[in-house]
Amino acid sequence: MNDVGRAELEVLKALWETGPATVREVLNFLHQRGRRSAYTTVQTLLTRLEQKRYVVSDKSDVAHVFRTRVSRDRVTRSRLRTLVSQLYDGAAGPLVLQLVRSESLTKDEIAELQRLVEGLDARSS
Amino acid sequence: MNDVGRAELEVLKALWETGPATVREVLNFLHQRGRRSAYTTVQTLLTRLEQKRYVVSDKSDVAHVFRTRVSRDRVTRSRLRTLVSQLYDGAAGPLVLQLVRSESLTKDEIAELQRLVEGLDARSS
DNA sequence: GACTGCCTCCGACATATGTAGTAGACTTTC
DNA sequence: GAAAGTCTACTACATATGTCGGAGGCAGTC
Repeated sequence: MNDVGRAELEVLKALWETGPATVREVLNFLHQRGRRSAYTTVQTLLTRLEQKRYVVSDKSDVAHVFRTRVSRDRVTRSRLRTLVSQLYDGAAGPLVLQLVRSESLTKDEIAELQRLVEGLDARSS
Repeated sequence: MNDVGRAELEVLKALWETGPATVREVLNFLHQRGRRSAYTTVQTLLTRLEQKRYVVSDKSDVAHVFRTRVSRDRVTRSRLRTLVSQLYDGAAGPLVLQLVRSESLTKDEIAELQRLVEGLDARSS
């Protein structure tokens, strides 16, 4: 799915990074990141994410504890796929090439990329 | 900017592929692609894209002719950058790696990628 | 036991986006 | 020259998303 807005994504990221957390904890986390949302805004965002089933909450305590139901990787993959299909009609190749061309990668990433590319070569057809 | 919605992007893509076109022409193009929008919907979309300065129109003829003001590459880059910053806090590396891992590339793309990667290696530091 | 603080639940409102209908002007065609 | 077709302009409306405020409940604190 791709129905996660910018603000919602921020909240999701907070949960990925902090692990299960209450509204207040997410709020504090976001504040540290420079995001000045109101308490109830974060609450709403978490609620909506729960409706969309990206998050579940444990309501046994007074302050509900939220945690993600989807991995960062999964969401990333999904978003990427959307981007790829929107802009390149599903062909990932051009996107990869453009990324490699225009973005600066670290030494390690380049090394990793080379390993991957070699592997690809072997099994390509 | 990233304020181009899905439907708007479709229209923009149509313009990229057909070159300057009227509302009707874009509509026909989209119909061929299987998109069943109404005439006025496409019109609205084009108007909004013009307001957002992604498109300009030549109004000398009765049927205005629209053309893009931004290249596909530029928009792609911008969207990618947004994705990268949203999901990876600006680091493109992980994204590239994930893409290469999870998407299937064609032989040509792999070859191209290898060339690129070798080039990167040379100038990396 | 009234005050304060924290929490959830609801409701609300603005903007963005997708989608389309209607009115009115102009053109082409019998 | 009336009918039919084509265009733009304007308006409208639903849904999604970002952002909050207020009400009401419960728990410490003087």
